[in-house]
Amino acid sequence: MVTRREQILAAAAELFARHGFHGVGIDEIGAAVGVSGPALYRHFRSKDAMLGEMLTSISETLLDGGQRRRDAAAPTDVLRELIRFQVDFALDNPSLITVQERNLGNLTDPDRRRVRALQRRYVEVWVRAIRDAWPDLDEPTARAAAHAAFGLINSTPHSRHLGRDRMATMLREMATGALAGMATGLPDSDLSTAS
Amino acid sequence: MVTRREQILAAAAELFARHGFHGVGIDEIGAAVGVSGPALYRHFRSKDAMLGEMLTSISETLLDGGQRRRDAAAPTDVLRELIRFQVDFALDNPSLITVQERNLGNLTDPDRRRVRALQRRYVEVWVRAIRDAWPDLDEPTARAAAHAAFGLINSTPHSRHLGRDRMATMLREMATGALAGMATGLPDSDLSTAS
DNA sequence: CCTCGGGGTTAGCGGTCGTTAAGGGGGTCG
DNA sequence: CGACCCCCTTAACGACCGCTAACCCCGAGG
Repeated sequence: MVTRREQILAAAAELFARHGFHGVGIDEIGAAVGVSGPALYRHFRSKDAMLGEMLTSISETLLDGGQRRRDAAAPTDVLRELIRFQVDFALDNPSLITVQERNLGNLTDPDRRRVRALQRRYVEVWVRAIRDAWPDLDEPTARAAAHAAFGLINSTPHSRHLGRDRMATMLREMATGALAGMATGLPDSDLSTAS
Repeated sequence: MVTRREQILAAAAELFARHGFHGVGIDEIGAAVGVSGPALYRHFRSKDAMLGEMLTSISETLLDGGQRRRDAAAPTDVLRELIRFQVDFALDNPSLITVQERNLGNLTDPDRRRVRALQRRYVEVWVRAIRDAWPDLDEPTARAAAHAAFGLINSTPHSRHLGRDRMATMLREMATGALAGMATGLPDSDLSTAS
């Protein structure tokens, strides 16, 4: 069963993704779920609270999924599984990904702190996995690499076109290649060693 | 010499990047350059026109730089040069990159058409270079790969920390690795062939 | 010296937005 | 049958925002 709250959050996510938080009015969100305007205040304390709950739940989902997969995978498979997880999430929830990337700055201060903390912990899961795969990599580089990998994988809302499976495969290959390229310090490498 | 217009655009870009187009008021932009509020209308027709000119000039800069480098490089070096160009631009203009990624949807319809057209041509430069490097790659895949590479490289505003040169090197390695990983179809590869 | 135009000021208008107020309709349970 | 509660409605308020109006300062050119 899908509660009214979830229905509203899904509609709001799509609108926020397309027009930005301040570019969407309460009335438009209401209209998107078939009610109009102030009815939303029966379900949320404020518009800020909608964004807060949206971003918090995304961050919790990512952190939880990341930890779960890390714990379930063989040590050599952790990074592979994290990549697969992030790719699947991004492809299945493009508007959530977009909102999380663009609208962190529109959160209330306490909400932003909460979300930031969750994000940091999720990034830490990645950093650990990266450094386990390449032990002589320093931590700041690993963190920057994790952010770059997110940028790659989360670029998916700006593409479409390719079809979910081909896209997933391609993103996994590119993320894998990106991390390998960084870790092995591609001299300036094989852009012409074609197949 | 830096004109008033450019000064205003730079300040506006930083504010738009941080708070989103609708999250920034005319008065704040004015305050950021030391004048207050409606003074900006001596230099721009409207707030929309600021964003329009900002995004148009970014797109023109990228397209022009991309074409220039393509024409100047040896065929086998084109992709390498494009990567280097995009990395440098992203690292040197983080707020412009952020605005271009987040605020395309806030443009006027004619402005958006203009910007979209320029962006499409820039992407085409990349697509051509990618397919020259791996001739048996189909065009949609190459285009999706280009977008993913942009996502990777443009993630730089969300990182910082690492220092411009290390960051540039790392992003080039990752972008190179990502494209190579896609083109050669990494089976599910060497995440453990450490250095 | 006077003019004049570029670039600035403050005041205010019209519209929009988030939010609250006030009220109503329809299931469910005692 | 009646009380209640959940969910919705429309009306309205206060704040804010983009933009215009009206006015001013000042440096350069005849």
